[in-house]
Amino acid sequence: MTETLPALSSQYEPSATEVKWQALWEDNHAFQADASKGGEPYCVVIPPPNVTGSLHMGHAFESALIDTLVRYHRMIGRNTLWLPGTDHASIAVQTILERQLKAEDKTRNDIGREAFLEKAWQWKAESGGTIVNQLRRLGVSVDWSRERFTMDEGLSKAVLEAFVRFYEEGLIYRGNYMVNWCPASQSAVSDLEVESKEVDGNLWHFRYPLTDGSGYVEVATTRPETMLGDTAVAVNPEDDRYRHLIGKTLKLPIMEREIPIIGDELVDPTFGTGCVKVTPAHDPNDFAMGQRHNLPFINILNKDGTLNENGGPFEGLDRFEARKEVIEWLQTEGALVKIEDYKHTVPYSDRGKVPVEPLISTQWFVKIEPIAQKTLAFLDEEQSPHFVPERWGKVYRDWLVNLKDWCISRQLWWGHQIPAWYAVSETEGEIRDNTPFVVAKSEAEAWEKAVAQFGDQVKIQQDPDVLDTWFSSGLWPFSTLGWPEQTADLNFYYPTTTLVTGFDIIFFWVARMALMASHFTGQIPFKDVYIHGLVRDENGKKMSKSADNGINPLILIEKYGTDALRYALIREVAGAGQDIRLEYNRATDESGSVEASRNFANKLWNASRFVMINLNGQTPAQLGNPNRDNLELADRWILEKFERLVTQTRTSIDSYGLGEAAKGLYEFMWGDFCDWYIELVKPRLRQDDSPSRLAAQQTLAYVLEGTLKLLHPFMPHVTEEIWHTLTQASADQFLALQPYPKAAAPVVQTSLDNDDPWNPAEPEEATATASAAAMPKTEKPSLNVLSEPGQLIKFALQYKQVLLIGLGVVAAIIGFNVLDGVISTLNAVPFVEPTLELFGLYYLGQFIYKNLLWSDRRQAFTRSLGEEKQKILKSIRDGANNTSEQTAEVLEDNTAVLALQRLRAIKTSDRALITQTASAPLGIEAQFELIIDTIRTIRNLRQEASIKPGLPIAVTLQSESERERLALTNGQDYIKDLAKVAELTIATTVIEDDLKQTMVGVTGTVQVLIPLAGVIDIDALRAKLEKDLAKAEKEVQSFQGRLQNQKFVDQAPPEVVQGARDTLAEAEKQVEILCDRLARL
RNA sequence: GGGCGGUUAGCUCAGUUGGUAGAGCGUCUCGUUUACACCGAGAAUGUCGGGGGUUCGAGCCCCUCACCGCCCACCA
Repeated sequence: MTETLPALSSQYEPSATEVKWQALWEDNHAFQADASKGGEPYCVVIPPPNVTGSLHMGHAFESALIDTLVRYHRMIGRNTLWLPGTDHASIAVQTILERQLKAEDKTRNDIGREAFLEKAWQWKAESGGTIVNQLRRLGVSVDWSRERFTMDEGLSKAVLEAFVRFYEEGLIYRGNYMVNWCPASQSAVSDLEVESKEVDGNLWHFRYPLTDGSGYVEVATTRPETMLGDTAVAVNPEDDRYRHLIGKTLKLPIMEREIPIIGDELVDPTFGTGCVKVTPAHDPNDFAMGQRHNLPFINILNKDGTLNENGGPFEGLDRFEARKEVIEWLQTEGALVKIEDYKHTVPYSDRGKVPVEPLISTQWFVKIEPIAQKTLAFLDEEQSPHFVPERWGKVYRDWLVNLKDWCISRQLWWGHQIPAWYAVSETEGEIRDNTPFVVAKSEAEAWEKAVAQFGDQVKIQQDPDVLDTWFSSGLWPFSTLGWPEQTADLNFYYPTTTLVTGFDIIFFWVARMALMASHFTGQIPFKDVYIHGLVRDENGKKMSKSADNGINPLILIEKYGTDALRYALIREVAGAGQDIRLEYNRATDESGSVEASRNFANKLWNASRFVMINLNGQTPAQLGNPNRDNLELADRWILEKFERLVTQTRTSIDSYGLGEAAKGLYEFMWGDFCDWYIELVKPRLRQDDSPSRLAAQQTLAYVLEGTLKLLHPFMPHVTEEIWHTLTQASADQFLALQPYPKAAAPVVQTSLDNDDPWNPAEPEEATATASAAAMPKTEKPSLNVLSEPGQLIKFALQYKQVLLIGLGVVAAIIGFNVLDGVISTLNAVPFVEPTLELFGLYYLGQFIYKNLLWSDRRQAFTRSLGEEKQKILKSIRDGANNTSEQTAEVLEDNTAVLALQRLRAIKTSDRALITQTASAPLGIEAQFELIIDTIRTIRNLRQEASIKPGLPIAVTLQSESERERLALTNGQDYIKDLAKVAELTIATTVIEDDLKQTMVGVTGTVQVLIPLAGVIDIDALRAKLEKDLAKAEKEVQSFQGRLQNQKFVDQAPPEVVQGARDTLAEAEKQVEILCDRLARL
């Protein structure tokens, strides 16, 4: 190992490293899934990007989220498949190709369908790889062997199957209805592909004369040109102003057509004039009215948005030109009454970016209602799918409830051609609205069907239209796995586990997949749907092509590395579903947040270099797990922290808290591991071979490797690179395939297998009889405590308390004949919580809480317990020195007594009881916190006093609390090392000759004193002390106020009250110290 | 017109079942200690959008108002 180190530069260079691992993963088929291996499946299908697309920040964000989830689940042992692919994006591709043709002054009709499609496929072959290769650059752990395209053979087969089955079940029909017509792409579009935009328009008021010459009716419209197609005027039948006119007729200006006045509820008498012109062929409302009243439907538009022969004098004009002309005409005729400014919404085509025209045409539709019923049933009865965040479930539901039939035909060529063949020979060789047709999976099959119906002279022609792209996308989760065949993949990986996507396509895609799948597979195709937010630009704006405010992920990848970009994006995610904002400077292409993540990757890199330099060329495996016997306080601390980190990380990811998990890892790596542990361990690493050095090496190696694993799903490349160097793994082994750390795993190599006192993650089981026998175990974590004789005595006392209490328990138990319940109960009780010294009482509380709280034995038991308590307290007092007297007082005083008197409170009070018991040593983390705070206080004081950072000084730490002194003693080497202290004194009280020559600070109830050689700045010191004092006093005030409130003491949970007491005591102590100091200045 | 999200330190945002307000970036002061200057040490910074209410206690729960943003909707 050492020999490989010179190769490790002091700065991590992402570009080469990332590409290297991407290639190695792919070449070694590291992410190839295999259904036959069994296990618990974890499957995600990629939301297929458009083949036309190129990578944008949304892809980067989404892929980062998915890849993190996927890598995590792979590492925790699930049989994982992430299936990649692309979508044929019918309109987008068609638009691109038609633009190309236009450049050559051609239309698609000029070259014909076949040539057009040939061009399309060629284009796909040339450009379709762009997005896919850019996804590779993100390091996505997809199974490339299963890559799919919505128009490839298998998926096209699925589309045929789905269409034919729908049709045969009566769920697809062809009909003449009003659809949204996009004049730009000259195709129908679905409701979803229409977005309404608010525009400043006008409301034109016209007068239509009554045929009988008795007057006029005034109507208002935002679209004057449609009047050419008017076939009625409607009024509300309840409207007294116009009721009498119903049944009369009007003469439509320009067209000179006679049209009726009808009565319809839909008309709002309060709006406009209360009279509505009705254009059944060009407005959805009017369409409905037209049907209700049997009005003629006059279509005035051609497919390109110009007026047809029904436009009278305006035939051939564009719809907007015609509008002007109509207005002018009416004005000249005197029919125009007024023009109002009017803000209203206009439907725009999503793709074509032009206003859509409601138009009647013959299209294919999916009958949604019966399918939606099934999908809704899954949601309502099985809560499937489960949305994260849950609020999207409601959005999804509302949409399903209000669905209208889905227009699936598009007048385009690129896509799945509709598998319907018309018997054109029946209608003079043309496809007309009434031409009979057959639906089949192939032309041959269609031919057979047609012949059966129309004889062998029949001529058939396939419907020229293609299907909405979302029809095939809707089949994606199962068509990609082999459906309609019952393949091994489909059987094993379906339904998929999680779908990760943006809220903007819940309707387009998520809901349609759910509809299709509930119909065809009888299941919802994914268990969870994780809806992420948008990546917004540096100003919080939505990134869009039109605003040209996109941030190119590839630029940031180039600059900072993929891992950095991914980490930056994920770290920003709070909870789930919230939009994130990406810092970005367009002038320099720099991003603060990505830079911060790059720095983190570099920090990880350098920490790893440091560790590797100090391992004597050994791998973690060669060093072995940390040997508990030789662990020092710092080792135990970092191992304890690491264990907690493992649990935290797993818990967070399991609940989709990726941002939280990423932040936790960042804090641990940078804060705990680098800033503290590595610094603390440096002196030990400089020693010659020693158990202490080995323990440090083992701990470093163990924690580093573990952290690399934890981080891998978030930063796959840099962790893979470091891991290989660290473990000397061969090139065909991957961190990506290593097991994820588990909190419960025995991490320490030890001769005493059963007790890892510093490992809090594993509660041990014990029997009733073991309860007393377990006692000596608690000595383990306290061994260092026992090094002082005074401590030994205290320990013996504690032992006595525990024993007595334990006996009390047993007596009570036997006395009340509940022994039968005991053994099983105690089995479930964790026995080795290392910080528990008074665990006799603790388990008594637990026992009562768990078993007697609701039973009728309780009252009698309580009574007896009260007696026992008195005995115990007495015996403690009898055998006590000062300290345990204090203990007894404390017990008597509040919590313990409360606990015993009020059964309900017992469980929550036990922690308070423990903190209150001054003789109990602090747990490892508490000790460490005190040490860290003390170091910080010394550093602060040094800076305040302008002591040169490198200058060794003398420091006295004073505390009246024995356990604090103990912790400080345990950490004295650390304090000396990290605060540059040459002489450290830990004392109960201080005698000072010259107090004016001393810098003073307080942390907890520890007083930190630095005697100075020269004269110190009294004013500066006074200012500092006063500031500290003010803070402490404010705290005292706040907590005193709280504790004086009887209701707080009575009603707040005991642990909260106790916490307040502890804080108050500490703050009071601080005030005392600080006042004393100030008085002496 | 319905529905949803947001409003916390100069900026970007956390804040777990109500229990003494946090992080990163930026700012200021120190620092070439042999992993890292893409670094280390220290410091400063908040009427938690306004107003009510519930509670011993509210950034968190309820009501209300304001502003920002999104989604849905057939008022011509």
